[in-house]
Amino acid sequence: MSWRKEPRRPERGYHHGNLKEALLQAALGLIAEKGAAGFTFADAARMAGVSPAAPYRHFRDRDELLSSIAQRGFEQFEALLLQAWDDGRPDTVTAFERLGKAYLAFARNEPAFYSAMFESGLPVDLSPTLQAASERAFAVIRAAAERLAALVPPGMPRPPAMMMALHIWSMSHGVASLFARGDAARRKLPMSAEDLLEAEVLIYLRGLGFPTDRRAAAKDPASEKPSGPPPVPPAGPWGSPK
Amino acid sequence: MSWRKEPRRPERGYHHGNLKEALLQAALGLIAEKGAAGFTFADAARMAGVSPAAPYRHFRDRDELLSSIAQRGFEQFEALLLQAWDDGRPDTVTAFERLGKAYLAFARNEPAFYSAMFESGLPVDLSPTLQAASERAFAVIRAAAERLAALVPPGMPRPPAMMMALHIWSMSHGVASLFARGDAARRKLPMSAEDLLEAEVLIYLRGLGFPTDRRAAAKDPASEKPSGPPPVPPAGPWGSPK
DNA sequence: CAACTCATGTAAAAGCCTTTCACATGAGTT
DNA sequence: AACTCATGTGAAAGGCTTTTACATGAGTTG
Repeated sequence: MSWRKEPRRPERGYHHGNLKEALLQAALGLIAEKGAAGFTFADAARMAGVSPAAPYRHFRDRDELLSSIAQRGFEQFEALLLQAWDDGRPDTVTAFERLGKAYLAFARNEPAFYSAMFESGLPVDLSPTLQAASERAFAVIRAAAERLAALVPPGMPRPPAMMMALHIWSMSHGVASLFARGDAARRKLPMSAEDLLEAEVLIYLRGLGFPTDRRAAAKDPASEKPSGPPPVPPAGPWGSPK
Repeated sequence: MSWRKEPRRPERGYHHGNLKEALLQAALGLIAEKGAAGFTFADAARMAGVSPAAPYRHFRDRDELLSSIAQRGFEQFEALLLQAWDDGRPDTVTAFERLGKAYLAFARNEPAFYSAMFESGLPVDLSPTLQAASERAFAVIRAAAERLAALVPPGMPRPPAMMMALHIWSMSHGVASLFARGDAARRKLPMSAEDLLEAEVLIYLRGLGFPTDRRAAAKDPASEKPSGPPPVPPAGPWGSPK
């Protein structure tokens, strides 16, 4: 049975056709599987079915591939944060909390991107475009903090919006790094990372003077609804005051 | 001039005498210099003046050396935290804040240890003794949180002490990882990482119902001083309410 | 359509790292 | 003095990274 005339399958010839993309995908899979440190350039080439030297036609070196992935990661991250923030709907505080959750969700759902972005040891300023992408993602948090800062109840100390943004970033990053990663590096936790972060942000917001039970986001111009749900007694997410 | 009879200097012969320790020190230096990822077993051997195979008499492999360093790091970390906590003196809140600062100080002053402990990608449970060391360090924060929890003003929601401990840990770790590392991976900041964390912890504590201007840690049985310093107007560390 | 060109792949090789294995050394013990 | 065993050495296998010279063929051009 000689069916050597079967060029139906994309039997890649000398040229791959889309190697750059194939390498990025391969690397993404490898990083997810073995961590940013474990991933090798040669492996990615093998997985794409090319020689070990081929990738050098598309990336200066291994670091540049990693950097490309990190950059894509920041772009997706920014999109996710923007979506979570949803321009502060239904009210600023709620949306702000959603931002933290989104951070966690990203770390959990995209371990490879997260790893390349934050755990690969690449210098942030390796490439200007990488740094820019990173800053655009942070700008989303920054903008949200700006809106939140404007709502800090009168009479309360009002930290700069930038500082509030950094606070949320560090909380989210801390929880994500320590507890929300998919791999074996994460620690055991008596609760979900999401619950942990939610409580942390709620306490923080209360420290800024915000009422932390939902329907009470009264003065927030973003929550101009006809009528709110029935009030519930104030209680933190971890149970009632004992 | 034949002075070949000069065995004065510790002209190490066939046996090194203290290779294990020498390797640990060499590795520590290399990690501080080139990051946990950049450090190589062969380099450490070279630096200790032995063949590349020699280290295998003391460490199963590169990971075990890294793990040993991480373990020492956790031990020093625990000691530092204990000292910062100082059994809650002069008062629980002040001591609690000091704990966060100590976390930062460690990350900044011991980048090699910090790197091995948190950024090397080693699974926490690689060795039981490593995990135990890590848990002992965390136990310090945990114990402090326990004391703090007991002081949460009545009527305020009181999260479990464990959760408060995890909150402080994540804040400290987040700030340290993002902003307080010595190398090029850290981000620019419009303020010091210390100030950032201090403000973050203060707001958090206020969210728990603690008065956040120092001398007001009234009911704290740990602050039984003859008389406190003169009161100052309440203000956050970032300036006065505008 | 033939020739040309240039991006994209390959093969080969240098250099470094990790890890193993058989063997050497010498410190401590008997 | 003989023995033994922990500790080092040298050599080698197998990978990875990166460079260099060369091959291929897709797209362009006359």
